Amino acid sequence: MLRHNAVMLELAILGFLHDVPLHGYELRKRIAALTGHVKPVAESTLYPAIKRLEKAGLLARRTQPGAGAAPRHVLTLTAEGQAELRRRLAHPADVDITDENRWFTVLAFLRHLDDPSAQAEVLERRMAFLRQPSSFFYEGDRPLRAEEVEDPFRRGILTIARATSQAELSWLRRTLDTLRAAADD
Amino acid sequence: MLRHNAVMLELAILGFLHDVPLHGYELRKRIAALTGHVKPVAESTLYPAIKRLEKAGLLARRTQPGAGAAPRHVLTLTAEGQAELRRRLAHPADVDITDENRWFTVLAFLRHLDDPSAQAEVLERRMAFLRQPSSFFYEGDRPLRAEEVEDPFRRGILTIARATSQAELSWLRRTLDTLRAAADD
DNA sequence: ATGCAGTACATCGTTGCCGATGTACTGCAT
DNA sequence: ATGCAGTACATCGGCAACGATGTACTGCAT
Repeated sequence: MLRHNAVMLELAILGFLHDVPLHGYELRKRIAALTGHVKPVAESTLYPAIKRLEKAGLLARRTQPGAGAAPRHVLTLTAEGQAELRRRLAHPADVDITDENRWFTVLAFLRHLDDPSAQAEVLERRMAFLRQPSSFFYEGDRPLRAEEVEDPFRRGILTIARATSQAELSWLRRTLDTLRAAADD
Repeated sequence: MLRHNAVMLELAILGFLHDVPLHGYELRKRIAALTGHVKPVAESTLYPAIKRLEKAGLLARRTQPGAGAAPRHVLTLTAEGQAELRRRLAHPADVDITDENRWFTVLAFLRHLDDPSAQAEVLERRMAFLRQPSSFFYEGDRPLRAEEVEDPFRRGILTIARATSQAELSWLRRTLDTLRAAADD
């Protein structure tokens, strides 16, 4: 029964550690670079998250002298941690597909899922979501188009959302073509 | 010391009730239409939020017989509630500017801030955020451009983010022009 | 006749979020 | 000499998130 924000933070931790062992402070800087301009992560959220993952056996910790400070706890992904990362990347929750912030986090580490067809499957879920004609504003059950909304701010939402959607769909189509070509080898 | 998600949910409640009194269940459907396709709101989150706002004197409740169900609690914005809505719209927290989900919620109700120059001020904060050259990936301190990233998925993030940014900036410029013209009358 | 879906609200318990605060060390600026 | 910024981690407490569950009524399908 994991909370949703937690899932994404943990995914980022597992994803960064897949490449290279890092200590918490460095991890924090990388997460800040990745998503911090949109939504900063508090230290008091990160360190407990690390502990959770360690307790679950996904991370191992070894202590090193700090560079002019408290000793560092260098974190490494365990074999279970790598397996869990792949599981989470291959089967993200629906919110991770629909919420752009979470989706970007998934994308940032999707390369760790080394099977191209598994990667394609995830992209296809996003594509299916973007294709369904959901709006922000309705008249009864009918979704309103930007042109039908008088409020300029609400109109802006629809205009921006449509532009994003189109840009992303065209990227998805291009990338899926490449992935399918790679899977055919 | 209000939590961030709470802020946005409460803003949506205040915003919807500004137009017309609604009961909780109807409120829930409207919030689901507005943001539910991205991130659904649980009932057990909405009802306590309503209680918080009522306790703070921002909402008044009167009971009506339900349509084939439990009695409805029709909610109305108090004068304080209207003032609070305007305050929150005029001075959103930084996260409400930077996080697209929260930003869209602000936009959805920004018309309730009837002063065009106050509206323009909020849009300008978003513009300033979009203009600063922040990336998701860095080489040292230097933000990487899409072309410099080999990972196709990370490249996608940058491609999509750039397209969104450009679409939104052009909308912001157009809308700010209109608002400034309105403020000059 | 039974049950399922919709309407309408409520509470409980677990868990995560995060600001505040603390500890401890280095190095640079004033 | 004092302090501030950076490095590096930890804990505490209040509060919000939300799944699970309950209550209670209507109406339609099987």
